[in-house]
Amino acid sequence: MLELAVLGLLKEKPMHGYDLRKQLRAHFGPLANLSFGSLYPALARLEAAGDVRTISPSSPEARGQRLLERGALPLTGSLGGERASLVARRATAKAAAALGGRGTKARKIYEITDRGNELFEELLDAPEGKSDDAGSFSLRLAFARHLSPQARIRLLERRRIQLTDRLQRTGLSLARPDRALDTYERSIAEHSRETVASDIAWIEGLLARERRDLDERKKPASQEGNSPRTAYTTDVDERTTT
Amino acid sequence: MLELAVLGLLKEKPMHGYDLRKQLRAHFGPLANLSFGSLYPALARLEAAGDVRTISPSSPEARGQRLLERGALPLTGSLGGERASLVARRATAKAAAALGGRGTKARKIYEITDRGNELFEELLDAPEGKSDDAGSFSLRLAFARHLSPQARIRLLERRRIQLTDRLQRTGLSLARPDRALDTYERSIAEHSRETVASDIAWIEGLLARERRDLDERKKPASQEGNSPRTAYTTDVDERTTT
DNA sequence: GTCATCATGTAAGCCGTTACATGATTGC
DNA sequence: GCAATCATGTAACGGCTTACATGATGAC
Repeated sequence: MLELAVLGLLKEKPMHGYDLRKQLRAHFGPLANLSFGSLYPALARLEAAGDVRTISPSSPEARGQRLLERGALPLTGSLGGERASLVARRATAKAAAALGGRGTKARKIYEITDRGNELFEELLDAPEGKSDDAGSFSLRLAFARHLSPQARIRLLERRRIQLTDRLQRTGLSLARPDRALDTYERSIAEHSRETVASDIAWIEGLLARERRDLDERKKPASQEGNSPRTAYTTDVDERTTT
Repeated sequence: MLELAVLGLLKEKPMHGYDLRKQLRAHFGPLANLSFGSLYPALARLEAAGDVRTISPSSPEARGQRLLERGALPLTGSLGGERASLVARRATAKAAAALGGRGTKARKIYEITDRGNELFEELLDAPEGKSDDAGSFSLRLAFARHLSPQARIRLLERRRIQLTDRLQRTGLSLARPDRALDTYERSIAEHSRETVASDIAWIEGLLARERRDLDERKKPASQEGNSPRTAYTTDVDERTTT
């Protein structure tokens, strides 16, 4: 789940750990309290696995600039990329601070690799794995634009079923409880039922919209055949900023 | 948190582990998926600490009956309670099944001790400890009848503050997001805001009722002075089964 | 006879937190 | 000069899950 979030954020733009965490706090409820002791090792793991790579600290625009390294120290020129960036990082702490931004201790900026992109899609579309987990769902939904319309519908449907089940169970324990509920327990059960009901309505709204969109896209441009094989890789471009 | 739930359930009536878990599944959302690998060690810990004790398998009514043991094997009579019950358990598997109930493998029925009751109240009234944790709150609220009215209000107030904070943060990230939200992210944020708002309304309703109750109890019978010292131990008897 | 359910436990491992260690930069 | 913030990491520990081991009982 952590890896999914990290990859998803790095997909948008390269970042360093500290920054990554701020984004996490801001947007992803479940991972809002994630600690560095968790994040940094995760980044290290992902890097070791080749899903992300560090890039030399440079201003976001001039990505390919080697000015820094060349100005700071004489490069042998034939160093492997990894070694070069390592050396560069050590040598560039101050330069980076002056150039890039705020106070820093040789910050490492991570970038997602092709391999990482594959892993991301794999993780994103994989079923949640039993536990009801609201966090895992809302994380996936937050990245839903990277899923094919079909996969999005699957995700929402799975969630709808989970919630429907829960609603039923909650209803049962309110209707004929195996032991009497006191005021507080009853209040919790009732409020929980309402919340779940509201969640279901929300999901159903999203589902309805997905299905409508799917229909609309079929009708106007039914050209180029219906190639259902490419489902996962579709670069969905509908950032419907309504 | 687990210990709190276990003690709270055992406060109502003695139970064995398997049963305990069923109750947990039925009533306590957060602990609904608790596994035995977690529950049994917890029971063992609580027993070792003297917060619960096992009682010999007997029908709920005849608590003190020693008939079983005496009939099954010749007791030395001077065995320590622990040893005796251990031996008894081993020897009584079948008898217990016949007597007590359903199929069983020497089940151990746990009972809360005085020490356990103290621990329970301590745990119940202790502040949640930073993390927003909805589970911890609703667990406490489920046992709210064991708290003094004042402690209940404190619990609800703490929660209200947490939620108000969260509502504000959610509102901010919707109003001026540090990066544009897509349809899905926005939908999540909006739904989350609504849910939190509804939670706050719920809590405020509960708070209002608590304060009304407190007032009403002051007026009619303002006798026996206002002894605020005994707050925690008050045996609240208002199982308002409205 | 074998499957589901009841019942208790242990061991390995995952995933995360807290606490600690380090160090640069900015602002007071 | 000192605190706050930025920035990265390690080590120890905690709690819970999974998987495994064991065994009785009732139903089909």
